[in-house]
Amino acid sequence: MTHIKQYSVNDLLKRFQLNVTDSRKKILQLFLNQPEALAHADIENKAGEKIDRVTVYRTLQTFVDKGLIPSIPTADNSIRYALCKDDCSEGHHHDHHVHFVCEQCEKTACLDEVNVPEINLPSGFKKEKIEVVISGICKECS
Amino acid sequence: MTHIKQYSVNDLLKRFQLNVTDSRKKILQLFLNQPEALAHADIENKAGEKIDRVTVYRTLQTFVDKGLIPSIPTADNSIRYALCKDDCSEGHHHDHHVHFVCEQCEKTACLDEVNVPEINLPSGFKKEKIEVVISGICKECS
DNA sequence: GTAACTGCAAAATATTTGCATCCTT
DNA sequence: AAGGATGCAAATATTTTGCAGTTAC
Repeated sequence: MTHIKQYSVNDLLKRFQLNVTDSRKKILQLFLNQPEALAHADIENKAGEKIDRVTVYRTLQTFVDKGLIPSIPTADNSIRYALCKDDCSEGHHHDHHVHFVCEQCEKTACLDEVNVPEINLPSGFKKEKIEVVISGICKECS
Repeated sequence: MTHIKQYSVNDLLKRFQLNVTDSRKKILQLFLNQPEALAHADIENKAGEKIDRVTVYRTLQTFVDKGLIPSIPTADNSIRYALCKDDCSEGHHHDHHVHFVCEQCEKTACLDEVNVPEINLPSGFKKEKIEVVISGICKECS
């Protein structure tokens, strides 16, 4: 299993068939630096010099489309994004992810080390992707 | 296990300590009629005579706060709401729900009959609630 | 050089708030 | 009667779109 952080920002972008641009490098770097998931607003602010709001929207959309980062569903409307640690660059993410949302510090983390057990669906349903969102108290807050 | 649909709209509202009002009855009735989850816009339209947008926001918020309906996380920003079939009126929902989003018809259903297997978190994490969202093709579309 | 990406302005949507009025208990 | 709920108007916030200028390959 290859760890995604061993790649440079440039490599990663190329691997995902994206042109290498300043905004993309800055935004991707943010994800590499941060263990927790980022919401749109976080990205706009934290990225050193401010990146245009519209560019952030478009960049995130592109990243998600190309499979570089998954978007994490949350029950409270705020979409978050986070790199998962495993290398999924061959075009296929795992078909499931476990994310943890801390109710105290509000941080979201991708728990790559946790396995999602098999879930049996009623007949007729065909599953493609499983997202698991666990909320509770994280390691730092407990 | 008590099935939620055996209750009348009025009973349900009372059980959840909510005043019985027209808007609430109409909106709750929608959920009782529909197996699939509803997004905000659905509710505004489908409710017979249109309900004021603001009232819909406030009513949904109230329902979620009181535990009458859970909100379903989705990766694509659109929050959805759906009654789950089991009676959770004693103030405690199950700590997990399985929802299924069909990639074809876009409908979301709550799969009460599916069990979420135990998931072991790394030490230090304390779990409160598990949401599982499975996407794929539903029974009707396959 | 060409196609793709950015940034600004503006449009379109979505959500929240204040407040006067009406309804439930 | 009193507190809660509604509906309208308006304030905010969020997301999308168009387009001209710039950049990556």
